[in-house]
Amino acid sequence: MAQTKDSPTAQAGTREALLEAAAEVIAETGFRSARVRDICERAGANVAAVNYHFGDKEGLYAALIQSAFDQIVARFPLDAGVTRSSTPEERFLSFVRGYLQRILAAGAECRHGRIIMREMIEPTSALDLMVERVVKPTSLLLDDILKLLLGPSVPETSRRQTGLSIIGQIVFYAHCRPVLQRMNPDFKLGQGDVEPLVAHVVKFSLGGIRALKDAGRSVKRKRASSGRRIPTTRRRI
Amino acid sequence: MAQTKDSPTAQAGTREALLEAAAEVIAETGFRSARVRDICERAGANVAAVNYHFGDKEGLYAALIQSAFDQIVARFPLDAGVTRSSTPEERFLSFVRGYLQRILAAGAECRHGRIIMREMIEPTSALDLMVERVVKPTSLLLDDILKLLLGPSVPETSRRQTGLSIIGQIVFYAHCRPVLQRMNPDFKLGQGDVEPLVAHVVKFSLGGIRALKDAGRSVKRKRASSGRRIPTTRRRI
DNA sequence: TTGACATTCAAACATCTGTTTGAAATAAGT
DNA sequence: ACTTATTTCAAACAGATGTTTGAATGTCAA
Repeated sequence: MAQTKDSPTAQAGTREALLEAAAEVIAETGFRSARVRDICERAGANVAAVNYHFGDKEGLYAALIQSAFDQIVARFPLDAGVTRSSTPEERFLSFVRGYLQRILAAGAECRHGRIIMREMIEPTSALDLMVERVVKPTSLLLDDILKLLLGPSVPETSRRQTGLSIIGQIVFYAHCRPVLQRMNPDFKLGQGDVEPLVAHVVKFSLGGIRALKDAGRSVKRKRASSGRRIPTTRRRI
Repeated sequence: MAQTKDSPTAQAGTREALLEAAAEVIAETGFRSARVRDICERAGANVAAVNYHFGDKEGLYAALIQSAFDQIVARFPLDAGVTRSSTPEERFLSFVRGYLQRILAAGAECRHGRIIMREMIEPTSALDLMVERVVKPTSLLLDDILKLLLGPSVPETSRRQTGLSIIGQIVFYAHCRPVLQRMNPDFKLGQGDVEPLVAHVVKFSLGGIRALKDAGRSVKRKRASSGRRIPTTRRRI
């Protein structure tokens, strides 16, 4: 090991400094657009450092994604405070809060969240790993909660669409942040501003869930209305 | 004018062929990653064609964005079939359908939709134009509809959040298409599969809207609850 | 036809960017 | 202290990519 000087982010070890710098740069501009020179400069390391420590740029990215998964899953659990006796509504609240925090948190975790978002939009080779480690567990957890909230009368197709509606509401704040801020400059999207959003998403979604539940329960005796009305969702996809 | 040969997409004129090819390539990979050589090759034109007709790569992109706005706004209106006597629910249905069609339509319009989505996620210099021409009008139209649906008792903040919840549900299908398809390969996301999604989004959202409306109406006599409870909504529906 | 203009083309150019290299510097083991 | 392995560094390399160039080709009007 070498390390007593203070070039690479004083004391941090250039490998870790590179990971940190890469997180910043890649979160800002995306993997393809990120320049290794920028990363190395921000890490206080030489241009060759990336290739020495990670083989190539992709190796650095893979290590970063790994670390991002671990950190974000540990830092913001989606079932914080949930116990065996928690109600479905409490579980749902915890889920929404955890997810929004993952996306809007400030600092390093925020960067990781943004990187994962970018991966969802513009997939690289790391997408499969991400789907397995993060997306699938999240999706299954939400589906379990929705099973409790919707009850057995709502068909699986509707339940899945409901899951997408909820995830969609949440990730929207991350995906469209640039547009949101341009439309509404005083709209806060920081870590401390999560709770009002949580409250809204939960309230709105529970309303939607109730609508589906009621529709599912009375699905047999429907079919009497006329004219151009809102089409409902029987039918599979 | 020159044009009798059949090199550039037979009969189309290389300028238009370039725009068309650029739409395809940029929709697939994004502006930065798109290669001029690929665009020209697909258009059956020479490498220098882009610089001759549009000055540079950015000029081509600007022209493309312009054309994308015009085409998409004309092709998929957000108030199709809406008349003066339409109910708020009918207006809302038309809005959701139009927006989902914009995003999921096949063919050229789909490409334009994807390009606009990319612009929202990774802004370039064209973002300001886009916000003015597309995002703001869309946002205002939805807000008008929500005013009717929510009524005066719901505060503006909640109404805006509701708008974001609805837009979020819709654009999610475009933003996360790669992940969705990996999670669920038999999940269709083509132009013909819009109607079930429309039905779900409308039903779910109307349920959420009703929850907010009821909560707003009884807001004065609330304030009696205790502890950490779900901000639930005083059901009805 | 002829001349003026517009368009296309192959080739070269300039820059950016990931990567390699070989030497120098630093740490660790004996 | 000597040797060995690890790490850093400046410089160069190699490939990709947007752009330019100057000649060639085509088009249209007089």
